[in-house]
Amino acid sequence: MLELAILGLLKERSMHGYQLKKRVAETLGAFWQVSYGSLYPALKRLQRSGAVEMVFPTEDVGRRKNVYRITEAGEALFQELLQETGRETGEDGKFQVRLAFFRYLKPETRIGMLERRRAFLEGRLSELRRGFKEYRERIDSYTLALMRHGVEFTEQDIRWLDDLIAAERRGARVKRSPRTARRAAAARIPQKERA
Amino acid sequence: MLELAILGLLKERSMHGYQLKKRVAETLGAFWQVSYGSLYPALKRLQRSGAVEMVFPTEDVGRRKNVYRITEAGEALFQELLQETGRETGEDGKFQVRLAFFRYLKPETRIGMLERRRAFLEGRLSELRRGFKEYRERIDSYTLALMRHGVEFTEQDIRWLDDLIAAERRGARVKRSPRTARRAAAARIPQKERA
DNA sequence: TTCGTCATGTAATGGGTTACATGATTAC
DNA sequence: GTAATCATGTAACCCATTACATGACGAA
Repeated sequence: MLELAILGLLKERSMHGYQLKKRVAETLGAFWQVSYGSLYPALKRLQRSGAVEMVFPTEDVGRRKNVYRITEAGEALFQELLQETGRETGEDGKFQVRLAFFRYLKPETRIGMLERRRAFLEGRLSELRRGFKEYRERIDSYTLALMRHGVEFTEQDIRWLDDLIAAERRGARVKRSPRTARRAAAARIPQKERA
Repeated sequence: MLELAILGLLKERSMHGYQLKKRVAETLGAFWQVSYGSLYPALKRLQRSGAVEMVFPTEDVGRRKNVYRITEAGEALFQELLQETGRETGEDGKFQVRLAFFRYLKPETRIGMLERRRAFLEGRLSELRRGFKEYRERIDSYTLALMRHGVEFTEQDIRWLDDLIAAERRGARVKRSPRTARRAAAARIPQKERA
């Protein structure tokens, strides 16, 4: 996961560890975080295995910055990791990291992953709704608020996936404003089927 | 975390491992999951340390079910764990688990935790927004969709917290329908301050 | 000069997950 | 009788986090 993310980001442009962490926080931050304690060792590991290499600081002397660049071996490893772990539909965070590299996958693979994720969330949602019905009367207000929040979160997540799936089928890219997308999704899904 | 959750749930009523996992999935499922591989060992650990004890199956013979009950020592441990880890405002999942046991905390502690969580999310949000501005033009549509989703998720989370905080201040409990609450929150918060 | 951020790193520590294995019970 | 769900457990494995330590640079 970590290695996949590192390679994917370095594919975009060469960076040093600190920048990688920042980049992750600013884009994936809501779903996934890296700590230096795992980032730097991972970078060294990848370097030893030849997947990345250091760019020697020609300019920018004085300040010690280890800029890494992905190698050809790294590109290969990236593709491998991206494919291999493709069944991780559950586990929030992992899915989203993978999604950040969707453009490197074939359209069919993309749709498949999106749909498996959707099915997973749908399953979770019905579980949560079942729980809601079952405990509604018996449970304290905090847990109740939590359950409600969980249901809404999951619903939002599913709507978002629906948009991505729709865009993918159209062959287009998601360009609409979030507000429009929300309305479209609300109109589209029947919601409330399955027990 | 795991032990806190186990003790808190057993405080409510005695259960066996399987039921505990189910209960977690049906209430906290959107934020946290337990696996048997950690649950059962934890249960044994707690039993050995005297925090829980087995209720011998008087009825229900034949089928092997290990029903656990919290002990007095367990109650003490629960309180300790609940207090101790109170600074975990970040780390999604942990906060929500803790929230499920809010009724066992003093109102001031509750508000404090809610507000620290809010501040944390606000920080994350501004980081995400900064990222959005910075990468908007340069980044692929999937990552962009992800970033947008992350922002919306976080905003929703903050609105939810605002409701909880408001209810807490009122001394009342959150009883409104989610839809009403959403409207109320939207009207209340200025949103969009801080860079 | 001092504070905040940039920047790297390590060691101890502490979880957790996956896969496997087993068997009873219930519903069809 | 057979498939699904209930129910418990272990071992191997694979991560990650926290805390600590260091130091340069830029702005006030």
